[in-house]
Amino acid sequence: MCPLWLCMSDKPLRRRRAATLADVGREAGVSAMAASAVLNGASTSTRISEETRSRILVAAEKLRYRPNRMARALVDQRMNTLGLVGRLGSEEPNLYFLEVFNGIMRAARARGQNVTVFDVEGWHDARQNFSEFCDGRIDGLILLAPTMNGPASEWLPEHAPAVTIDGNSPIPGVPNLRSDEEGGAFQAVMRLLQLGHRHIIHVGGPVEANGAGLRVQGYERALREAGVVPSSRNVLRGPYTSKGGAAALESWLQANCGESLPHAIFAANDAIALGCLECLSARGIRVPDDVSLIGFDNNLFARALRLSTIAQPLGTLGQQAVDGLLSMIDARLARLPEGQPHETVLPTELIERATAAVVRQHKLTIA
Amino acid sequence: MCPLWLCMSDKPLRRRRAATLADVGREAGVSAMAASAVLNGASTSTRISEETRSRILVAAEKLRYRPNRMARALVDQRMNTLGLVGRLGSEEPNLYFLEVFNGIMRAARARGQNVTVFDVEGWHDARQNFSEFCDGRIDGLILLAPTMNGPASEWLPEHAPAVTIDGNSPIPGVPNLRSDEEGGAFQAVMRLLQLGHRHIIHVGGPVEANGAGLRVQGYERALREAGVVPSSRNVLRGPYTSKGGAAALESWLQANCGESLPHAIFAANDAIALGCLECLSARGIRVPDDVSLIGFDNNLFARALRLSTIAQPLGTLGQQAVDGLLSMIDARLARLPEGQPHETVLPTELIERATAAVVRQHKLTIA
DNA sequence: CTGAAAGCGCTAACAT
DNA sequence: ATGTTAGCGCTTTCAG
Repeated sequence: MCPLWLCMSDKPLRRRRAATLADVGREAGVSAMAASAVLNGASTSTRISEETRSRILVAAEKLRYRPNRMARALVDQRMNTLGLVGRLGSEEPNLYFLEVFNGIMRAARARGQNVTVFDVEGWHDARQNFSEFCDGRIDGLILLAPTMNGPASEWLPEHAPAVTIDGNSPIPGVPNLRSDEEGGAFQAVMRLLQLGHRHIIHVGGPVEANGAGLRVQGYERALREAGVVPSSRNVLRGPYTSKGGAAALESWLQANCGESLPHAIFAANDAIALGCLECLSARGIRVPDDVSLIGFDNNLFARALRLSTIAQPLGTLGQQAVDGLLSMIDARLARLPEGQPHETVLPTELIERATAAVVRQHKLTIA
Repeated sequence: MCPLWLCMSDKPLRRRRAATLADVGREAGVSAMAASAVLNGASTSTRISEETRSRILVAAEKLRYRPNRMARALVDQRMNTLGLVGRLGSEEPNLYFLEVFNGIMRAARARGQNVTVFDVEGWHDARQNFSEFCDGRIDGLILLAPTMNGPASEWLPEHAPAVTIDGNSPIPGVPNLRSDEEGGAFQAVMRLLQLGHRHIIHVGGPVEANGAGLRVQGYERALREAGVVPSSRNVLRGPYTSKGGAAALESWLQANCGESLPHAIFAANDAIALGCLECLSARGIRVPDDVSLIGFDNNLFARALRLSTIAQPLGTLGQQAVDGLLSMIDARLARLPEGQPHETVLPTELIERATAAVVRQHKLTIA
């Protein structure tokens, strides 16, 4: 019986260094450059004779040679790795992250890139981390739903190309990708209006969130186009969570006790919609028989609960971010011209499921 | 109006190379080593005078010097980056991945490590990718729910430390972390038995999945301990998805039409449980009034739908994987001794919510 | 066709 | 207290 540390020092347990080009060259009786030319297709015009080539191949196989990417990166200043910065941890698991991430991974793999993830606690504190992120290990950065302000030059290293997805406020020179939130909200409310609803309230997202503001605007535009005057009393704002949605709706209902129940609710995202669903069902109000409900995001819940909602092309957002970032990197471009805010807006889609129906005919007041 | 490519070649748009130690040294009028000693705390015993030190600091600030991690990694053979290999994309968004990932990211950040994610299509095809993953860019690998067979030496580079989470079959020398699936299943079924249920069916996972087999075993052990003889006719196996669960249950119900409805269902995971829920509600069978249901995983859905379930400590699994892997890396250890399968089993927890209740008193047959 | 030399940015050891 | 030299593993000139 040997103590653990002794076992650990046994031969097969210790880490052996990986074979290098020099090792392969030595084994094959040629120089390291010849091996490099054969094994890593170095752009040397020099051709290697068939005979040496196969000797090198055999030696490499025998030594299980694998190129060292670090060394190569040092030479050609390219890691073929993209950095993704986002807030992973939150109260509720971040489904939004998961879907965008999926699109990013798919596109990255298709283009031979790896992705390393930087999880930040909060965006403001993250400012000082950026130069650390851009220390050569990645070729460019995708910022996922950042809420940074101030010019990029203050916190983004000058040599680091970057794109944002759902950036909260425009960052000069950094292209942004987002979906058409105003248009999506418009679609949703338009549909409710078509179904005969007039008294539509909006359980919105946080006031700090730019996108939440756009959804409010879309809501109001649809109302106005249908000849309904929007009232700020019908717009509630709160966090993008189910708890937040439930709380916001509940306190609004309490404040408006005795008045007539709204015909429909447009929720700023699916989490909020879920909260509304819980709040309503706790009060015995049926969806969509008594009130209709449309959410935003088309996340996992929306699909499972058959929630009518607006789909954002989250995967596509991620994929286009990768493509855009790579074209900047390939053009060795750290910033886009600052002329106009360079923004790409992707269309949303109305997904009709089971929570939006024709307006109720019966009278209902808030209990 | 200049064409785009011309704009692109403008001064502020081109990527400037980041300043190096040599640049800083030149600016400060000292050697690069002095700069290294001051800025990156190189372990040189040499002390720098206060005066040069501040000159260097000033120069670094002016040039916005940032150490290049690639170069340093080349020297000390350490990237401080962990690789995570898993199947991200599947039919349904991978909540399991998300939670483990969260634990991994948290632990990694606490220990100053980065994480790069390698998304594989399928584990079998991934075999040839491993040597590419271990090309120096990461110090060790976490394999998430791999279904590899054969000794690690065949596909894992000899110098690469690795751990698995929920490995399907033991890999000699590679430590595995998992939760107590047999015990969790036992807990769930035991609770159903305590509630008076006798006729309990199990909608299980795929036969290829080792963990699904363990859940069946726990189910059967609980039954036997309560004096109920398990019948293979009460165990259905299918994919770990809601569709799969719904389909499996539905066809079982059709096959057993006219017989008495089971008292309770133990589902092998929450997705399956969700499928069961859908199947039952489509048939007008109420949960838990008519049949009780317990799932497994405690995922987002379970929490939202108030599903009684078994919680796996997914975040902890990820965190412990990071810790274990780092201790192997720090010990410069690529494999653990092959004596006994090195496995860490974490306890599960029964989460009681709204889908498991006392057994029904009324008679019910399958329609 | 192949080898030698230089250098990517950094650090360790050894000079001054 | 500071500079010099060498080398991590690889690639690209440039000579043979």
